[in-house]
Amino acid sequence: MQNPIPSLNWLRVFEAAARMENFARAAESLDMSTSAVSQQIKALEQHFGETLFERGARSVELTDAGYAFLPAVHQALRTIDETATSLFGEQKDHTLVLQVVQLFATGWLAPRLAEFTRSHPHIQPHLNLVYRDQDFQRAGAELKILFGPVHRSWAQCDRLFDETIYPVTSRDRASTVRNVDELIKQRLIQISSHRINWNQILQTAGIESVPTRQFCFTEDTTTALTLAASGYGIALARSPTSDDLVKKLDLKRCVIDGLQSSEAYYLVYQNLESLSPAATQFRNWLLAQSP
Amino acid sequence: MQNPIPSLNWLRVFEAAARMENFARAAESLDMSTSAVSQQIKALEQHFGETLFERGARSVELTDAGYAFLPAVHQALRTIDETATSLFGEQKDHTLVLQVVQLFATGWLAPRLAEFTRSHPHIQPHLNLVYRDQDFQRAGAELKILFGPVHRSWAQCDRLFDETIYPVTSRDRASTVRNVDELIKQRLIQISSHRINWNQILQTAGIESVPTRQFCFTEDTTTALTLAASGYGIALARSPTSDDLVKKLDLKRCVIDGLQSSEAYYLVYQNLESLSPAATQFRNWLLAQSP
DNA sequence: GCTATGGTTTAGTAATACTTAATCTTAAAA
DNA sequence: TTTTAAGATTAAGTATTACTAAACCATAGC
Repeated sequence: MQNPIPSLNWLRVFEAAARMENFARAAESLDMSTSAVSQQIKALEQHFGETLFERGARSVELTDAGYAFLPAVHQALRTIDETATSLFGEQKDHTLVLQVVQLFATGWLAPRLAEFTRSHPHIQPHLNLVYRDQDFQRAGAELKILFGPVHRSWAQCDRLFDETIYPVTSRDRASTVRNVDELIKQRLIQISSHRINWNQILQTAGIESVPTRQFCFTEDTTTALTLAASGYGIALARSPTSDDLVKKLDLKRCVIDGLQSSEAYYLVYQNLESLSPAATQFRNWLLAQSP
Repeated sequence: MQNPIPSLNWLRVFEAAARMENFARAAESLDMSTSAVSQQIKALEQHFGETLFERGARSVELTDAGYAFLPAVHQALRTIDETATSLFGEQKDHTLVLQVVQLFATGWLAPRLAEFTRSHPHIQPHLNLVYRDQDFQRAGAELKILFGPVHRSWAQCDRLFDETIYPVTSRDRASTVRNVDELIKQRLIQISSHRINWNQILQTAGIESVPTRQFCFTEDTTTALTLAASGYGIALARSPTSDDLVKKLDLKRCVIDGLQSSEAYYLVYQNLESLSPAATQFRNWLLAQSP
């Protein structure tokens, strides 16, 4: 099935018809004739080679296949409609699009966003997650929360949080790893895309290089910490963004002093004057949160 | 914006064009002309009254609005395509549609489904959640996991788990509630849709009636337990399905003996012989899990 | 046995999507 | 600098698809 569905418009009709289990009412709600609904459903069925409705004399009923298909279609259309409405509809001025690096969004922003929404109920935030810094080169959003150092392409920015990096591992292993010599015998979990990494950490402790086979590479902090929690090795935690995760996974800090990273999270924007009211309110709130 | 998007087919084009930021390549991938892509995008933009692409001489670039819109569209189309493919595509025989009551799905099945998939990697399960028993009247799925007692409309079924119900509350409150007299002074959190409820529980302890104002009504077990955890009152936990939640919320059992509910979870199907291979394998696995 | 309701079919029409060809703009090559 | 090629747009004509109206069919309820 190269292209799973030739015409997405069929789905609008299917969704309404399936939800109501009644072609006539579905037709009415879509402002078209019953006949059209019948034809579109038939087209969909023919394309799938599967009956979606069991036809009675003057009633239709979903088949198992139809019933199984409905939730996904319903959810997808809802997503599209709601996003379109909030981005392009009447209340688009109350929509605030944020582009946020994944760890900051899940580790810091998400738990506090409810608080922001409580005090600004009319602003509807859209969180667009980004997983790698490169994704930020192009267009994006009025406000972005990025991970520093400051880049020349950033027009204006506010420093939000400094980030402290420190090694963590499972509770039992942490008690045995008491100094750097012990540490470098362990498997070190490295995150490929990070600028600050084991090499920098170890340098501050006077270690110049570690054999590559010591390292294990992963893509993101969540995976790295989960690996560490399962006793696989030592990972680097990032405070404050991974604090909750560290606590939840019951990870313990290794004795070696954490290093004050030269990096930080920044709020980046084009220029302060041209920010929308919603964006300004969010910025004020955010700055009030940072220490 | 009554109907947010007149033609969903525009979105196919938008998604490809936005993802590649190149109309020509998008056109190629969709097997149509560049001109068509250009026109469809224009139609979408006109409808929204918003520019989605910034036009260069021989290049296009997403605007902030376009960039904000892309993830939702991308995700929605993915959902639709993947669902359609797995339900109606070549490998539909390896798809297993399950219809499961919400609490069982999240409290018992989800944590164990990985194990099933590990031993049956070719079977792709679809979990359709259901929130109220009434939703089960009609069509649904080859296999359903329902909450008993056995209903006459069930053709065939296997008893999976008995359910034990017992009162729980926050740790500090549990220590003070040591007998039934104390218990009925507390606020009792009731779940509207459940057949087995406080009235039955209290009857076994010899209490005939409790003033209605004692009760607080909610819709589902998760909400009820969360309320209890916050010190709001006493809720009814259901073992084994809410075990994880009880532990996570640090809820404690009240001293009154739990009652062995007359209800249980059942696996329901039309008839054993006509089950698909995937369904049979799932049934075998499931029965092996139940005590 | 009517009657009204709901779905289907068919045929014709309206809407729209798509293609081709001409045009424009500019980055890169000559 | 001119040439070339790539990529986007526009306009006009054509093909496709979607929709409606009207006739038709089956049955639940009176």
